[in-house]
Amino acid sequence: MQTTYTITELSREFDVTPRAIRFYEDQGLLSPAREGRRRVYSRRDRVRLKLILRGKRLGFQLSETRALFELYDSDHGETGQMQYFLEKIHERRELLEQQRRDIEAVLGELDVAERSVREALRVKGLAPTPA
Amino acid sequence: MQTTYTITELSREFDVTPRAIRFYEDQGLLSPAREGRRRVYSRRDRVRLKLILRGKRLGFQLSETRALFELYDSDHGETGQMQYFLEKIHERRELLEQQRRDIEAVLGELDVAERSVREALRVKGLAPTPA
DNA sequence: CGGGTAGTTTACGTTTACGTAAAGAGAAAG
DNA sequence: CTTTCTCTTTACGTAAACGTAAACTACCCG
Repeated sequence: MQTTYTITELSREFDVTPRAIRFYEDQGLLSPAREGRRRVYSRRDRVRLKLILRGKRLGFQLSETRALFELYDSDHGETGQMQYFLEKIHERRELLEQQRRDIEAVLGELDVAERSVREALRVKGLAPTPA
Repeated sequence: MQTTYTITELSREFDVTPRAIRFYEDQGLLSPAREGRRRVYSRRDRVRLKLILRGKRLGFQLSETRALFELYDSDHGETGQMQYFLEKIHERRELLEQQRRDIEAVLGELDVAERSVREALRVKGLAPTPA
């Protein structure tokens, strides 16, 4: 199992530019080791990159993702920190559930639209219905 | 049932600034009627605004939402148009389903994180577990 | 008639998330 | 040694989605 990665390996695997990856580092989301000047990414870095990209797909700003990372890394012994973390989790959960409802709604509408278009095509006698 | 709306009514109902609503018009997403210089929004405009905002929550760019509107409005008799529409629907569906998977994953992780934090708090004897 | 309250246009400013170009370092290949 | 990659830093540029300020209009209130 591979244990370190170069920037181009990661950029190819996740289909992002090296520029983007360096930018995430600039913003404090990644902190790869160095071999001389070259960046060397660990498996932890790779996981983080995956999380960053998933966050992006869900509309998280980089600063939000960074904040979540910091919470994860922060002192888990501090009761105050944990309460704060629970609040953040709660907020995120509500946003995501709203988003899920939005998705269900749009998928439903796409169904309706698709059916109506297919019906229209069928009526035209072109009948490519089972596609 | 109300049949027309002012810009401030809509901005309050959907919690967006009038500036944003005018911007959507600039970008060709809304085309309210006018009474003199004043904008008068119909129920159709209101529905569109709702769709715009839902699109935003899902990470659609305004230009993408506009493109979908144009498809909806376009000549439904044109077979080519309909095929194109079906393709767009398919693309959108795949993106949305990816997004749904992302959401499920994050919600699952939030569950794990929340449980572990609650457990940590319980162990500390502070036991606010049933919150 | 002097204010408020909404609304309008015009235009420049701002943030986020990179793109892109320039210039150089280091290692391998011919 | 020169070429060729890959990677690096530095820095300016850019698109999207508004924010914000200025200056104006129109109407209602007392």
